[in-house]
Amino acid sequence: MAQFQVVKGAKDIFPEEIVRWHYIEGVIRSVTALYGFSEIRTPVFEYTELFQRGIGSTTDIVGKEMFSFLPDPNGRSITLRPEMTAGVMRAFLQKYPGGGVPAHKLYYVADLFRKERPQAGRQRQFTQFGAELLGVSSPAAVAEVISMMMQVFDSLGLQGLKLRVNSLGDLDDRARYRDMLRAYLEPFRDKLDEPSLERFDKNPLRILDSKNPAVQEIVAGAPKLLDCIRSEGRAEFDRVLGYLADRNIAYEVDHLLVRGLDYYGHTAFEVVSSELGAQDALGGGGRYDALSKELGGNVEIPAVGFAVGMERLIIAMEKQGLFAALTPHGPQVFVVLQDSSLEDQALRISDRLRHAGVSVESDLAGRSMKAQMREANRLMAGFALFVGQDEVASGNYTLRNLKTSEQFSLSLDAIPGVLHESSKQ
RNA sequence: GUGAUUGUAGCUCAGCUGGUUAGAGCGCCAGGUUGUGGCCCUGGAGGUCGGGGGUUCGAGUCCCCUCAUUCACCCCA
Repeated sequence: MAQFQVVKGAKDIFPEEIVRWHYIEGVIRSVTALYGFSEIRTPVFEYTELFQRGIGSTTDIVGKEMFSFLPDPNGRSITLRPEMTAGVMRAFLQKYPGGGVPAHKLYYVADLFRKERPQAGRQRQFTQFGAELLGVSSPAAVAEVISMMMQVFDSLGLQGLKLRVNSLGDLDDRARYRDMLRAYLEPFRDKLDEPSLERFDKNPLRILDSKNPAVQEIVAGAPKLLDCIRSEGRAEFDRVLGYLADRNIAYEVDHLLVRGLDYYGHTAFEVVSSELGAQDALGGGGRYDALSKELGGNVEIPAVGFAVGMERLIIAMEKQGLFAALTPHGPQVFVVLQDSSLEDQALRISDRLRHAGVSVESDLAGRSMKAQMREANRLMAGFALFVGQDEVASGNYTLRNLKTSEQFSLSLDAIPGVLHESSKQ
């Protein structure tokens, strides 16, 4: 047992797995480019107040899940970012105090930190891919953002995802609905569970997405949030749905969908996968027009965005066998030494081949030829190049194709050409 | 924060109601082939049985504590 192990809720990613990340990130880069989104990177920490103001101090994230610390005794508290949206908005407002041009399209792949108990699909350090469209939040903009997210899933080959959408209306709509919901739930008070009762006073909307079957039954008959939304909000939501239908994006309106972060308003959405276990949300997002003012901006910057959990994406893809094609490939050539006295010769040859663009590996542990061949095989090298007394003396080296077991005797200069030919087949 | 679960070799795990030197498969190393891999055969290295305490003539096995893991709740990606 090792003395040290990774910090609880964190994870090491070794080369076998990193190829998956590279693959997914590649798809993300190409799809976001199709929609005109560019990458943004912001610091991993921000002043704590940014999240308190942005996400909302009553949310669980801010209330009990932040990694906060004082960089120096009299300094301001700093927090490892638990989400990206507040930081992106802060960066934007800092660079464009006047709001900039109407549509800024930004995406990110970033590490986030939340002090929760780890479980399947949940870590304390995790990664989200997300996008923020700043300056416009029209129905077309909302549809565009959802569309981009779905295209990423589609390009990765994911099947069976469910897109759920709902409208949270504006602040007035929600206030009116809150009263209605309380009035409806009042008679059921004695049947609600502990957490629901707590939410009854603090944030009754959250009772809607309870996992407790007993609560779900009660909630099923509750008035619908959508019915409380006044005509403009309703029309806007209908236009979003119209755009989605137009683009053949399957969705279902989920009246119980309420997002956990304070800054969301109007359209909110979520994508779930049945491959994920209890934590089944692959991604989610919505409109957050109110955030810019909340953070002290001079002007309101309408905005829409989403975030997708990369680790959850990988779990879902793994379950669907979508990484099968990602076979690692070994070096083109593995240099095999007859004995260690030829080491400097071998190094010279490796160097020459590498400068000719050939990937080369060799045994660095001074082992037997048999062990070297096994190593070449394990690494899945294409060829073995034998370096022995005869080769060094004659200048002609034995090159063995490890797939076909054919061997040739070649001069060093001829080798890159032969490898180039064989890689074309 | 709450509940449950698991913790034996590098990895995956076995170890019956407590009983002598703790096992298997895979992996690793070496040899069979003193210039040649993948298959096969032979041998070898490698374990404070998570840690501490207790019960017992005797504990991997029972009890307590502790640490870690995993899953679920809460909440979220």
